Amino acid sequence: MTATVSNTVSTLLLDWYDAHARDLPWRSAPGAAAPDPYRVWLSEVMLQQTTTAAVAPYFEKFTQTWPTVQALAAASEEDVMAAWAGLGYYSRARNLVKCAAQVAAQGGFPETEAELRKLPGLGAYTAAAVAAIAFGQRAVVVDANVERVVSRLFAIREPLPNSRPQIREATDSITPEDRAGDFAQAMMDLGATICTARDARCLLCPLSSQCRIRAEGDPLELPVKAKKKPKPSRTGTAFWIEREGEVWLVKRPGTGMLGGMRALPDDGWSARKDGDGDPPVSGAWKGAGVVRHGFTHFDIELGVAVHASGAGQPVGEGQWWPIETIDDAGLPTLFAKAARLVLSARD
DNA sequence: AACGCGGGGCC
DNA sequence: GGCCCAGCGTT
Repeated sequence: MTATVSNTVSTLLLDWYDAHARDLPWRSAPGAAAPDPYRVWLSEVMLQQTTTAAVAPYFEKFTQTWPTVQALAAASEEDVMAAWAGLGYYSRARNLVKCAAQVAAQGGFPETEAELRKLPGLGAYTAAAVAAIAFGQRAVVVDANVERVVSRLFAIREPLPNSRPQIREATDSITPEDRAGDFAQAMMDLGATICTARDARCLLCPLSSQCRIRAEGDPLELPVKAKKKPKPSRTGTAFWIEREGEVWLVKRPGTGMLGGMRALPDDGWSARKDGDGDPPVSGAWKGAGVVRHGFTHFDIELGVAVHASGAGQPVGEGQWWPIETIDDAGLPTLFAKAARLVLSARD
């Protein structure tokens, strides 16, 4: 693509963005002063593989509770994990705490893409996005929206993920020196509202005159994606052990599935195997029902067993948690569903 | 390079 | 029920 056409693309897109930018909580107006790096970083981490609609209430809660990176750095990891509960991909929350500590110790965020890339939880995408959006640097920002828009704009027919180097090169060729942050956000807005996965509203698209796939064929054919493996289905059991208005909660190991999160004890199910059915304390158990839940790489049908008599002290680490405040325990969604099942049966 | 890792929204 | 989403870290 020639420099003239590249310039045309960025100009068309930025003009469109000035008129049609989405109003999102972590954004400043197009062309306005750069937003607070803390808010940019926090939002970008939350937005990793997560929709804007899901992020918005979490972003509000986090910025109200911890208005600065110093405040977040001073928080306990336990509180941050609980506040993150329900948003998913919990390694992000663990890295968020680590990153906040490093940044606070350094007196602020580094301003270059290369330095940002070294921080925990910042990969190629997030380092580029923060450099461009918060610090006005030219960086090549490629997320799933950009992959789709650029695949169509350049008619890249090679399937993802093999096409990534080509997509990156093409994105580089249209990224402007000035307003790279607005350009990146404009590409994402275009991908979210016009050039979407299920639709290509070309009549509304500012880039339609430059779009190769529109000239050559059907935009919805791109990007081609490699087919994914089938998901296994697992079964397991979670155990509701109650004593004097409190329920026994454990803390899951720091790495792996739902790492570091509070949870109900379970019978050892995982993506690799079903649970063995063995409860953590002896006694009479009564089935409360089943909850179904889909993870990224497997589905689970989780039976919920309730200890039918007054429980003794369960074996292992854990804590008694007041049932009245179970919503504050920070249970990930699977276990929140199990708790709701038990408690709803009492109404 | 491939895999593990959440959850909700949409059709 | 399948696909998708402002990806990263590990192996």
